[in-house]
Amino acid sequence: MKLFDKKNIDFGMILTQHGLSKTSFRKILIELFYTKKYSLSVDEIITNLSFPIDKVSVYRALNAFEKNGLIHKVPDMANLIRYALCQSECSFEKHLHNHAHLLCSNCNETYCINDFKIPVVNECKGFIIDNLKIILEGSCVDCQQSYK
Amino acid sequence: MKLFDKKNIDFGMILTQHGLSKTSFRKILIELFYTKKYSLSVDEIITNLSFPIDKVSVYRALNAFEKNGLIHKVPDMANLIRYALCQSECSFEKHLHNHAHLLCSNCNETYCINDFKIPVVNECKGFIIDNLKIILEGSCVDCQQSYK
DNA sequence: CAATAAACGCAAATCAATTGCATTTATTGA
DNA sequence: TCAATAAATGCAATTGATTTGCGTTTATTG
Ligand SMILES: [Mn+2]
Ligand SMILES: [Mn+2]
Ligand SMILES: [Zn+2]
Ligand SMILES: [Zn+2]
Repeated sequence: MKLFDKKNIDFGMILTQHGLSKTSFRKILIELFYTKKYSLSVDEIITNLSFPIDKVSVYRALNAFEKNGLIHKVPDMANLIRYALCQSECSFEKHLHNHAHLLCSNCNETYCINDFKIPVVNECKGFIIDNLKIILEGSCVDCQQSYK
Repeated sequence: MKLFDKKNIDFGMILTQHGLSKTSFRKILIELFYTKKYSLSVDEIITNLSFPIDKVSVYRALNAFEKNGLIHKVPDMANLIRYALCQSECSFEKHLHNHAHLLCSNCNETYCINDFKIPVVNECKGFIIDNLKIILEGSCVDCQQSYK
């Protein structure tokens, strides 16, 4: 569970720091990412909002957030896209993701893991490697419970 | 380059061994996977054929091949699906892929690598892991050449 | 506060992939 | 080998996620 005190976080400031304009929807969207523990799909975002929002606006906001280094994409089991908060200092210029992801093959929930030891590879068969995508598929704790 | 003598490979037999019926198109399709070095997209498959084929038939054949352990999916940079020959002894019952993939971020070519040391993980934060997907993104040799 | 730029909502378009159905081809067993 | 049965194919239509165009609304700037 991600513990934080909303009073201590200025979501408008976070948007500004990432070069994003502060609209009421965007402030609520970034707050939603801080409130929810893990990744979100477009449909989950809409479900979690207390007001109607056009799906297109969600897509455009997510694309802007991603371009400016606030969130990053994670694929689910069906190769559909989910989004998760960037954990390190990402920005428009530098978008680094040196962490792996847990993906529950049952509920599609995604968990960013920072303490997974990522193998260091720079070269393989002449191929120059500049990014590793590591997805660990399995069962999340909740889904293990419900199988008992 | 994958070297093999077509005379020595009975593609019909390969289909039979995987529980797939032998149609003229399927024999050519499996031969194409053996001929081409790496992964193929649906469009690349159609381009490489000397006769017209309905895209739907390609999709259906690929789905059948995948279900029966002859090929497996690999995502490209845009999360579109490419297909590559299974390297180990896959079948309908057991579909194991303990290898990583190189993915060229320029040309989307995919290379299966069997000698990449995959970290062993069984558990992480209560999550039960039963499959690792490792994609090494970078530049293939051909694309490095064309940038010079 | 006015001028400018960006975001939003709605409708339509795009694009990969799937589905239904009639027809053709493959498999099977007498 | 041949008819009966099952599976694959072609074509048209559909699905579903995502994107685009455009007029309107909201935010930013000075
Ligand atoms: Mn992450
Ligand atoms: Mn492979
Ligand atoms: Zn789960
Ligand atoms: Zn390349």
